[in-house]
This record gives sequence, structure tokens and C-alpha cells, in this order.
Amino acid sequence: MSDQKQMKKQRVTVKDVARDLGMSVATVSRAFYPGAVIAEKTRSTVLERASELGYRPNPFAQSLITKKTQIAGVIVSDLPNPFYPEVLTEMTGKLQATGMNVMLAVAHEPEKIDEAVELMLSYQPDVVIILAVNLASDARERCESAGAPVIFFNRLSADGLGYGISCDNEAGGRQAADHLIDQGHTKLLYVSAFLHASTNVERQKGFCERAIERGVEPPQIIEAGRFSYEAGYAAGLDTKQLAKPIDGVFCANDIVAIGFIEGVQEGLGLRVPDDISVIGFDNITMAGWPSHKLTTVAQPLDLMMSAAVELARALASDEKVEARTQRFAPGRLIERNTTKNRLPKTGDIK
Amino acid sequence: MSDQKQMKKQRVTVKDVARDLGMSVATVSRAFYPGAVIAEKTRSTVLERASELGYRPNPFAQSLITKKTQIAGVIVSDLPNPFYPEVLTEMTGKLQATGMNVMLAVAHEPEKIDEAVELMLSYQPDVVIILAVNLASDARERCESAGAPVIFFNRLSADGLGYGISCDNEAGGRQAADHLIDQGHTKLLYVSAFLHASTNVERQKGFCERAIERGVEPPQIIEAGRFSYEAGYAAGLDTKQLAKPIDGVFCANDIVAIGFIEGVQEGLGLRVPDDISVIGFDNITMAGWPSHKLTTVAQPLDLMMSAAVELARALASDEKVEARTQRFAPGRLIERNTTKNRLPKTGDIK
DNA sequence: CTGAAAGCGCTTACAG
DNA sequence: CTGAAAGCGCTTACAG
Repeated sequence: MSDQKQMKKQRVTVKDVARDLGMSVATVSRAFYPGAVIAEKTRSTVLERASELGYRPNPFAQSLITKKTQIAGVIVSDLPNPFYPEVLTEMTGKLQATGMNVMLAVAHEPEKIDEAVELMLSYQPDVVIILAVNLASDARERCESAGAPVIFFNRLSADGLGYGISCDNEAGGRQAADHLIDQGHTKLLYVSAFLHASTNVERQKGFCERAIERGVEPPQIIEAGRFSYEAGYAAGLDTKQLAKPIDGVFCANDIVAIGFIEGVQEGLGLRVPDDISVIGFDNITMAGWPSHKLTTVAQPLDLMMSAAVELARALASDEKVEARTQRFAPGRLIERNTTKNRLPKTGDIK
Repeated sequence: MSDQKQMKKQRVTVKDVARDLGMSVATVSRAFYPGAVIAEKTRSTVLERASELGYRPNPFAQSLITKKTQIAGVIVSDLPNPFYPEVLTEMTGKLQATGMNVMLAVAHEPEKIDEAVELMLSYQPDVVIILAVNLASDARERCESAGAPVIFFNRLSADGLGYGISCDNEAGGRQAADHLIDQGHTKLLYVSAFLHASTNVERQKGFCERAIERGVEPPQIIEAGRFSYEAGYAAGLDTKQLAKPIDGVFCANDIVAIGFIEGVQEGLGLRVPDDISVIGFDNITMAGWPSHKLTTVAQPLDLMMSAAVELARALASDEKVEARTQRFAPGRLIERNTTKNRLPKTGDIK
């Protein structure tokens, strides 16, 4: 019994199936390709017997010839942001449903991303998906020169090349501004995260421009520096040093908002939403928990992920894809307990 | 320019390097194998020129011969528990540092895990690591019969086969009991999660046995059903229906504890730690956040992950590994703000 | 120490 | 519609 465990079962190959069926390996092979020229009857015989024998084509041997690996390389680096683990697991499931496998590259420190990418590229992924905000842009070039087109998820590449899937962050920022202003806030603050991340830049732009359009003082800005709980927390403490008072805050994303709220409550003794209102962006799972009940601009994640998976499939099949970037309308603003209407009650006015 | 993007750069092969150097492919190949018989001078010449030409061995062609893929398959399924994403990303980094690549299989519904595993196995991973609490145990057999030894992380397999890395959950449960009792709690509750998970069973055993040893009433038990925030929250509400009052609670893990605390505070208006003390298990990142400040039994994660990676490396190299399971002492109990000393002050006694 | 040759498991023109 | 043969990029006995 312990012997059995030592000896690896010999893998069943085309040759075995061919011999068993008295056919050539070519015929057996053809049965597995929908496009191949083969009698329908032969195909079904082969397929049936093959599955009885437990045969599955060896993808390594296949890819040696086809130059296709059915592998999607996924690069993840923005670890303190729960948004990405959620996307990673969800998207992996979807990719697998289309027959693609996910090879994961994780970089804790930005400096080590190069090694991780290099290792991954040696497996010749058909396509690479980047779930990472802070990636040196030459990673894209390296992937593409290794033959793998690159999809940026929730982000545009710095140089505008590569494919991109994201939502209209600017419109999201405008929604946040409208919501705060509609509810009577006039002293706004934007909590910025990674300075050059397109998500950050766009959300800030939409928020600030809309505030000005609405005739409110231009929002003040605090730079948290990262998309993390800790950065948000520190930003919360920093509000103490602001030149002017604030009553409404829009944070670069949910995890920053959650940290910010804690910083402001724990560190400064302010109350959310009684003293200030706070809005996040993403609608990560945690935002809905009773512990946080964060008002936030949802991302249309299902749409975005489906688009990414479809794009990955198309690129992996060498289909021509015209649109380099796809933008989705941001989801609705989800109102929970971190914002509050500061307008005088209509009853009071009358 | 857009043309360049279309044509994939031809990959450099051994043949190219051999031709360039006027050597045989065999010699070039040998330069890449530390054990191979080759003049040291030849090796360095080859290695240098190879890297100039941008040559990297094709792992698919290699594995066709060596039967080794350098791939570690990782199966993840327990998604609502943040513990696993944390481990996944951390461990992936460590595996990559040893030259192994991670192929990910995610199963959202337990029924779909089979497909995911099957797809992954077609890539012949050298070893499979299971980061999932609720996995049908025949997945192990399938992996092993495909030639991939299986490592269970943070869990023992149901049938005791396969390799396992975990911490001494029973000792952890005892620590929790001791801490609560030392601080004057006498009316204990254990919040159980997935009923048959070894982690759950062992933590419960240690906690309850120690409570009895210490002469306290046997803890009451609530079954939350899952390792999730929601399950913990529901369990919190369920305390209302308990036969006897409680003052100290040990939850199956952190995410259950965090949910439980919210359930109890939001739903029942109790205060933690003033009315009841709560202890978790794992010490996930979130447990340290000001929002939660959860008292918890830490897992010795660094040790566990290093052991898992080393074990993976050894198994992938066909080394004989004697110990099927490795247990580490649980980390220390980290006291934060969800527990409170209920003993009368020493001053009062005097 | 090095090279020529066989072969890993497959796919795909090319004949028939 | 099917089969024999070449070849993908590599490694590894086997000679020399």
C-alpha cells in the first residue's frame, strides 16, 4: 500500500489510446480538435474510449507545437488592499470556467516584481493580467516582447499602451461630490492615495471639478500615500492640521476610507457621520459589514471581470481586438451609515 | 510600430545558442544543470552568451523529459475567510523565491472544485498545496494518483493521509481558556465553525477540556456553521437563546470573532469587552486594526509557511519525507481590547 | 569532457 | 477521411 504511493501512475498518452483502438496517433489527436477533419463517428469512439482510459492531452507537449499554453499570468502586488484578493479569486474562477489556467505572480516589494514576472514569463502565458496599482511600466513591455499581451485591470497603463479595463472613475468622483453637496456638505476633503495611480487621479479630478461646478469651495486634499488601512488611518489623524474645517470627505477607495474613519474617531474623537461624512470607492465586501457600513461608490465588478475574461480569451486566441480600453459606468452610490444629511429639515424651512 | 506588436519575437532556443557558439545543443543544455559533467570554462562561456542572447530554457520542453514542472498547484476555496488570501499571497512569494511557480485553482462552490482540480492537474504540478477547509477528501487521491503529493495547510486531511502543516490548535484552545479564566471569567462559550474541520474540532477540544480542568462549568457551544463574518454575526445574535448567561467567549477563528462581536453589539446592544470578553484565533491583519482590536491566539504563520515551502520543495524533488505531519506550537495570545479583567482589584481584597 | 542520436507527447502539413 | 513522418525544444544515456 505504501508502495503504491511511491510509484507514480504512468500517464496515459495518445500512443496508448491509439494502440488500444487500433488507430493512428494522428486520428486520436484530431478527435480533440473541434475544427479538425475527422469522421464524426470516429471522433465519438475516440473520445469515449479516451475518457475510459483516463487520457487527457498533455498541455506541455501541445503547447510545444501550438505555441499556446492556455495560461493566464496574473500579477498581484497591492496586497494591503482587499479589493485585489477579492478580484483575484473571483476572476480565477471565471478564467477556469473558460478553460484557462491561472499562474500567479506576487510581488511584495516593487523591486522584486521583476523576478516574479520573469519566472512567470518562462511559462509563456498566452496573456497577462495585471491586478496591481504600483507596477513599473516596463513590466508591460517585457510581457509583450515575450509574446503575452497585457491587460490592466482597474487601471490604465502609464503610457497608454496595453489593454485596459476600468470603470469611469471620474464619473464616480462626481457622484460622490453630488451626494455630499446634495446633503448639505460644503467643506470638502479628498483623501488621495497612490499619487500617480490612474484610479486616484481620475477620482480626484471628478470630485474636485464637480465640487467647483456646484459652486462649493475647492476641496482640500490630504495625501495618504497608499491604498491601505494604515495610510487612511494616518490621513485621518492629519485632518487636525488642515487649514480649514471639513464636513464631507471622499476617499480614494474603501480601505483608505475605513482606515480614515478609524483615525478620525480614535485619534481625534470625532464622530462619523455626526461630525463628518465619509464616502469610499469600490464597495469591497467589508464595506457592507456592520462594523463599517461605509457609504461608497460601487464598482461594476461583474461587468468588469466578465469583460476582462472575454478579452483574455480573445487575446489568447490571437483574435484582433480593436478597443484598447474599456470603460464601464461606475455602479450606483450605495448609501450606508457614514454619511448624513446636513440640510435643515424641509419642515423647518416652511 | 503597430506591426512590431503583432509579430511575436521568436523565442531563442538551445539550437540558436549552440549555433552561435559553435557547440552542440547537448553542451549548451548541460551548462544549465549544476550536476552535469561539463568543463567549468565551457559552462561559464555558455551561460554568459546565453544570457546575452536572452535564452531561457523552455520549461515545457524540459518537463516533457524530466517529468518535473516546477509548478506548485494551490487550491483555495474558503473565500470569506481573509486568513487564506493572506496566506496565499505570502506563500506564493516564498514559493517563487525557491523557483517554483504557483498555479491557482479556486472553487467558489464546493461542487465545482473537482473541475478546477482536474484542470490544474493536467499541468502536472509537482506538488499540490491545499488552502481550504472544506474540501472533499477525494481531491487528495486524485492529486496523488496524478503524481502530485498533497500538502494540507492549516488542516489535517480527513483520512490522515497526505502531508499536513498546522499549529497545535488544541494548545491554542487551552491558552484561550486559561486567559479567560485567569481574568475571572466563569461562564464560557465556544463558537464553533465548520463542524468537521480539524482546526475547529481541536480548538474546541482544547478550550473545553481546559475549562473543565480548571474547575469551571463546561462551556456552552453555538454552531456558527462557517468560518465567515456573517456566520459569526449570526452566532452573536444566537446568544440571546442560550440557556445560561455568558461572560467569556472563544471563537473558532478571527473572522468569526469579528462578526460575533458585531452581532452581539449591534443586534443585542451588549458591549465588548464590558459585558463579555471575546477571543479569536489566527491573528489576521484585520484583527490588529483599531476597528477591531481583537484579542486572539496568533498562529506561527512564518514558521508554518516556511515549513510548507520547504516541504513542497522536498516533495517536488522526490526526496523522501518521513514526517507526514508537522505541528508548531501556537503563537502567544495577543491581548488587545476585546477582553477585560473581571477579577476584583487586588487593592479591594486587601 | 563533448557530440550525435534517440525520444518526451503531442500536432499538422502531406500523401493517399 | 486516415496514416506515416517530421518536428516543437529540450535532456540524457551512449560513444568517443
